[in-house]
Amino acid sequence: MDAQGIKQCLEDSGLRCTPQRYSVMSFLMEHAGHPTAAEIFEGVNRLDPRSSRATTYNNLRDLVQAGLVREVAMEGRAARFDAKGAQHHHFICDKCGKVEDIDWYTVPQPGSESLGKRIVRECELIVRGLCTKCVPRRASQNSSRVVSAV
Amino acid sequence: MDAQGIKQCLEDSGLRCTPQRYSVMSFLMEHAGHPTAAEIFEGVNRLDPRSSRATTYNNLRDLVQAGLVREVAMEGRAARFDAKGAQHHHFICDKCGKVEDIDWYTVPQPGSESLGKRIVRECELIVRGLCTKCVPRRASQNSSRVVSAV
DNA sequence: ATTTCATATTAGACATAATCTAATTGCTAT
DNA sequence: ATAGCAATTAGATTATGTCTAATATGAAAT
Repeated sequence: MDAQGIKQCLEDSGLRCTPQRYSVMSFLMEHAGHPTAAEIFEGVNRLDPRSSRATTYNNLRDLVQAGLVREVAMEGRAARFDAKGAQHHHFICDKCGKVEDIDWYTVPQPGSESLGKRIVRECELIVRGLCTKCVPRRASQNSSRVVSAV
Repeated sequence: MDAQGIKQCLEDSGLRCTPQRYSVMSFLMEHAGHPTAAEIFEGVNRLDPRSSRATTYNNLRDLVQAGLVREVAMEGRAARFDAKGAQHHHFICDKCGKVEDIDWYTVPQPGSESLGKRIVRECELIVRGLCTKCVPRRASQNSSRVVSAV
């Protein structure tokens, strides 16, 4: 997406396209590897204008609230962020913490009869296990590849 | 589950049944409301013997590793814990942060052909939105109850 | 019962992640 | 130009979780 497109995108969501906010959004679109807030802060500050840590957090919060960015909370580690493109879920490696997009699986939506009075905004599937790099050589083909989904 | 059952349960997982560890496990089984580590620490210390904060965290980590307890990471808030009973997923309220068990929905497991060399340990569905207490009066019956699952 | 040794516990220091504050700057509309 | 609101900033602060080094405990061997 070009600069104009990002600007449009932000403004359609009611957010001003400030240089710092633009940088965060742009960085997230170019780096699909689910960076942490600290990585984003570092990344955008390699360019001008410099942004503060508070602003990076503020802008991430605004972008998440606007629904343009997804935040993935991690057990014991810093949260990770990604620009919402095509809808997808996440695979999180138990060992190295890497987050991979899952586009090879879809979750059928719960029937509304089971939701009671709740308002559902979003469903996310988190699949946990070992990524291809962390799988021990001989294990990838054996029976431990079991899914314990409900 | 009675005291003997909890002891058995811990030992079957290779964990010694120490008073502090027993307290944590017992507390989690009696309090299904997904307490935070701080709440668990407070809760078990209303009884004897007293446990330290470090021990509470150590024991939670051990119990999670042993697969007896589930940790649910929260965006911007403290992680929450629950004893794994029957398998279930979680509904997290955007507004009040309450975590509710979802037992009214099942996730079909991904076909193994789509997993590549990954080893999948667990699939968890996180449904986000507004819980029944946080739903505005007039909104509960309207069209905003849309599920945006992939 | 005593010794031995790995495991568990403890208090508090430390590390990290994220938020808050108060002052300042920069848009935007008039 | 200027008024008023939104955004930014540096740094302090809070919240959450981890580490360290000393001590205690429990189980097995003797």
